Amino acid sequence: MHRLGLGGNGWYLISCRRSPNNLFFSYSSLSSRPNTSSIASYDHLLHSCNSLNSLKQIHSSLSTSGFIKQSPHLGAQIIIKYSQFSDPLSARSLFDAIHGLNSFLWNTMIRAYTNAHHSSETLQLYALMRRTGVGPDNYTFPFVLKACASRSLLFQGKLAHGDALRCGFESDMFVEAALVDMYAKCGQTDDGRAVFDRMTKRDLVCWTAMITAYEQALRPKESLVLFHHMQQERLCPDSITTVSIASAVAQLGDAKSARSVHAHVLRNRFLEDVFVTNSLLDAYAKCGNVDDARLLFDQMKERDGISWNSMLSGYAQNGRASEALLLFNQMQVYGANPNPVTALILVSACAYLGSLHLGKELHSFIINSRMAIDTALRNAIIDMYAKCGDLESAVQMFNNSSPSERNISSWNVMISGYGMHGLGKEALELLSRMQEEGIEPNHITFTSLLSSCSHAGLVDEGRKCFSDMIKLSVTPELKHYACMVDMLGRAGLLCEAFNLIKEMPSEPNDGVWGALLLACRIHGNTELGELAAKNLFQLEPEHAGYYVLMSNIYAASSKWQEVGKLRRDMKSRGLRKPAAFSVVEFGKEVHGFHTADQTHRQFREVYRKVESLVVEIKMVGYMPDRSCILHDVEEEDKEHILNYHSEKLAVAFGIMKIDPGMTILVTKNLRMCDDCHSAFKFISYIYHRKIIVRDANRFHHFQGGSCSCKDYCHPELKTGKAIYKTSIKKSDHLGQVIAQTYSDWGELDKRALLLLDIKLVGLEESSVIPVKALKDKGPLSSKIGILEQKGINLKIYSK
DNA sequence: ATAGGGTTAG
Repeated sequence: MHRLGLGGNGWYLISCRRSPNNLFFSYSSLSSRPNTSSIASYDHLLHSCNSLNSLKQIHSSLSTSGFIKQSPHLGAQIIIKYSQFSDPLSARSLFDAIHGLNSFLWNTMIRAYTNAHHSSETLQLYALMRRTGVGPDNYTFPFVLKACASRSLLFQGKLAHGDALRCGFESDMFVEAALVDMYAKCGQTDDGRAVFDRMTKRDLVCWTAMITAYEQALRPKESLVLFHHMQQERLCPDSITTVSIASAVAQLGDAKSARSVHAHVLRNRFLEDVFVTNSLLDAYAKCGNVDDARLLFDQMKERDGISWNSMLSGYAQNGRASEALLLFNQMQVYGANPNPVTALILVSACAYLGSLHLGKELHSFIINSRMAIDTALRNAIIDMYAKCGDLESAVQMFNNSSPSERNISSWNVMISGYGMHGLGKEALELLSRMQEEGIEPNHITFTSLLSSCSHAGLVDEGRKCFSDMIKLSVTPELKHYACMVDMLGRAGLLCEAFNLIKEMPSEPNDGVWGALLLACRIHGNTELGELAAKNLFQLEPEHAGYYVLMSNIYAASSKWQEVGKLRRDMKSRGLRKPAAFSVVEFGKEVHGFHTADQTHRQFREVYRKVESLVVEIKMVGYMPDRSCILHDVEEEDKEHILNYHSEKLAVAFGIMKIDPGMTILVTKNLRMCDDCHSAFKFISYIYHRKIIVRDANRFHHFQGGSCSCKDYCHPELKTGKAIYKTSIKKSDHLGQVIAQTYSDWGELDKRALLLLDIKLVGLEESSVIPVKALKDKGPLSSKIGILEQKGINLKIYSK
């Protein structure tokens, strides 16, 4: 019930809390002759006004009645109200109508702009205030400085600093605190510190501003030093200080500090403050202490979207992507709303897991829940598809986005997607396309491009890329050198790779030497390998992988003494080769296998399948490659060990279970071994299956007897020679000639396949004649035509 | 009558 009562020569209001319509009615009946008691009533009215609409009604009623001109006090109240409702425009129209502005009114209007994040208007009004000759006071500067801070307007901030000094506020604590924050937010942490050090009196806010400044400047140690210093001054950190210090601890990654912040939180009963618990949660997760993070998460009285996202990303960042996905299920049960950040975290987790099934499910979830897909999320989805082996979907999604929806990361993600699938040419094409769209490649673009060239064996293109990069004044970093060494090394240009290392402007790191060591392993260069290994053992003495690589090099040339020495070295350091592990997706199930794994439910069947597979592929020329076995054991035992490599078990399981026609997708934690690589080519050929293996380095698409990596990391000639030696009878003269022709043309892949085919088709010398015609240079397609006329099955070449 | 410090995501 709202009533307007009239009493004496003024009026008064009884209850005006709820209905704006009733209020409007009330104002229209106000007397047009203002006096003190009516002003008091307006005051009361304003105080209880709770919507922008009713405020506007009060405003218009006051304007028509001419109150405002006579009472700047009322005007200020309305400006403050507008400021609370984030409507500085209306505030300004009122402000302009007021005569006789005092500094209080100016401050109020400036505050309205600052609170609404209209920083340039704040500054314009401040300039106007100075021109008008009204002196800014100790309240003015904090507002102005805050506006500068929020937009990193250092120049304007410095001007205001000078004004504040001239006006004599050099030791006003509020002004100084605002200055500290302004300098910090403009990236001038040390200037902020200088102001902080000159202060004669500091309260909690000042300390917190400085602590936050260091944290935001990624200088967490200094944050912690100040935090302890502050406590010595007997100031007790409040929840805001605690949030900052927890973030600093998160950056530092020190679990002990995280626990002491936790203790502090418990002592001060901050557990109910969701800001505090969120940042503590994040700190635990960033310290690698996911389980403690989860304990805290479970104890939290209140959880918001950030809590869920922090916990999810905690799992994802600590390599526990599957737990992140589990928690996501719970999140939906709890009825918490996933936002685009949630989706981003989970999509990346799927990419990490390499689970196409889960990735696709998430993608449809995102679409079905009508979540806004911004550029960052779209990039993550593209990346997920590429990393889960579905490059087609990645490309489709990329091409379906408009230029305005793409940023530099979109291009980088797509380039590295092509690269990891061995499509170097396509990656290079994207470079030109992005430049046409006016996006300049950055250091990440070139890392992806160089690694694409490396995977695809595009040495000349890679060299050009490296020099283009310098021309575009992107400075080559260690990672770029590592890519170059990798590329040159894999191509067998070990000298050039080594020379590049010698020419490097800075000291080579483990990435660079590691690339060289790998190249030495591929090309069997013991000497250079030893040099690389020597450096690696110094740089990363605890990294088992380098010892393994070096012993592989020794083993390949039967230097068993050296192998033994390295293995003893590893043992004395307590290093173990990381256990190989491969997973294969079967419908909604994921099946994992270790080397010689006997824990899988159906391991006996899987073993039988592997054994029969090996027999079958041996018939068409597969030769077990024992060189990748470290141990100095009998050759037959080596072959036995080879058969139960984790990836072979996973593929065998896939062949057994997954419908023909479906791709078998295997993910392995380490690089796949040469022997498995060769075996899968044969398996893909005789079973007509597409097998994709994602290893620690890249994707291998096996189809029709060859691999998309073009055997770049697994020298093809080995396999080719093996087939040649074992499978070709003298009568297959034509086949040999064609094979030689392919060799001459540099089509080693096709040569190997042809040799395979000769065996399978049972080709006879008499069936073919135009041998010389074939050897003449000319388009390959016409040669294939000739063979096809002769009824020779060559469909695998004409894809 | 008015003021300064806060968490997640390559």
